[in-house]
Amino acid sequence: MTGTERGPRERMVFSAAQLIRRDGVGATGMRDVAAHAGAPRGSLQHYFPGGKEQLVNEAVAWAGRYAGKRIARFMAGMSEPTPSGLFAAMVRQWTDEYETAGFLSGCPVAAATVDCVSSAPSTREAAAAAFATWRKPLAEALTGMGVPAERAGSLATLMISSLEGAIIMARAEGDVRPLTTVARELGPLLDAARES
Amino acid sequence: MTGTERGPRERMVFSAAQLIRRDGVGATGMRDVAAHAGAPRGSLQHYFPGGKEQLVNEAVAWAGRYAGKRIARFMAGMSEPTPSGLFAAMVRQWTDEYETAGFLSGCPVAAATVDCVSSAPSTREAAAAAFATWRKPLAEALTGMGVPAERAGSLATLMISSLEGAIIMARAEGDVRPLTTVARELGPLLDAARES
DNA sequence: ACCGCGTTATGACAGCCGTCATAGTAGCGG
DNA sequence: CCGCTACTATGACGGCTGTCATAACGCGGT
Repeated sequence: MTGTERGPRERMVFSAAQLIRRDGVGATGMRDVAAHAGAPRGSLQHYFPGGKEQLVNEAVAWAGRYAGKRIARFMAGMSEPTPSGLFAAMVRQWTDEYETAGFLSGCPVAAATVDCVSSAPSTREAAAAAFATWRKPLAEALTGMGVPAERAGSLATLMISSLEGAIIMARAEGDVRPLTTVARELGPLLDAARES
Repeated sequence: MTGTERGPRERMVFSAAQLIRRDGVGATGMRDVAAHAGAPRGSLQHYFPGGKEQLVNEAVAWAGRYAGKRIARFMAGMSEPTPSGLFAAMVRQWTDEYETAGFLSGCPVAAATVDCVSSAPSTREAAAAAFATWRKPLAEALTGMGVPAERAGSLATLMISSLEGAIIMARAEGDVRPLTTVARELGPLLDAARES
């Protein structure tokens, strides 16, 4: 979650994602986003003429790109990459945050999905696209580690689903145990999918 | 989701759960709940002096009890119960709803978690309790099918996490595929956990 | 008849929301 | 200096929110 100093527009998108993943879409106000980004309120309607919906959609898209890029970073950080190791790294990112910063925030894509799917079609599409840009590099990483192509997509879906659900349970319980449990139980299954 | 005709209080809790799982907590108003339940608006402050927070918490608790009871029903509906069959039944409940009624609604416990964890401590506790009353009978069902006790709890967490995550992905994509994928990929792992 | 109590009815309140309208500033090419 | 464009500033608007105050209703008990 590097907050590199870009233009005010990008900062607002980033701040929106931060606030959405903590408070949900409904409880995140436009004024809050501008304040959190240190940006003038008047810039909101200038950069996002589509209103809150556009801002939320861009925040969701940003989160999807971020998650996708992390996959490559996790792969690069492992000397001998394995599917279970990759999933453990994905999970560890969340346990690290929760142990250092508390269980304040979840996944912005999940938050937007829960809050907007049945009211804002464009946000639903943005969420679907975000999951796609997350799953694609994940599935490619799996195939690169020897997982058959027709299986990689399914396992990527399983990994993301389990992670998202474990994030929710961990926040509810105020404990990282669901996250570590999911990583431990799923590890062998993922590694066994490789054809060696 | 049987709407048995009980008293107005129970109807309001039920309606709250329905609206929350569709629109999220923030977008669900008290007036909406009363209208949806066909209950007088004045009854809200009478039955729920704790305000919206109490209503949300009771809706979450109701959902937890409902999910827990469903486990026994799924078990009773299978001639030869297996862990994979139980999970498939849990998933099928959602695919059936989505294919007949559309992807309008998700899990109310997940919605409350996403929307309230970082703002309402009591709702966080209610969500944790709901997950507990869901996981407990699930773990017991697993042990009853031959899964070692120390493993059953972990697998129950894995099953709920995967299901919750798959629900979110399915709603985002407008497709039941994440749900069916998770059931298919997780089935063998669950059955293999039995000591026969 | 009257009381008491659980329930309902209704209107008002302050507060926040997203959005819009309008005006203002800065910078730059001409 | 002008004019243009990009961006900022500010206040107002209607609408909705959760909550409260107040009063009325229905009805069994005595």
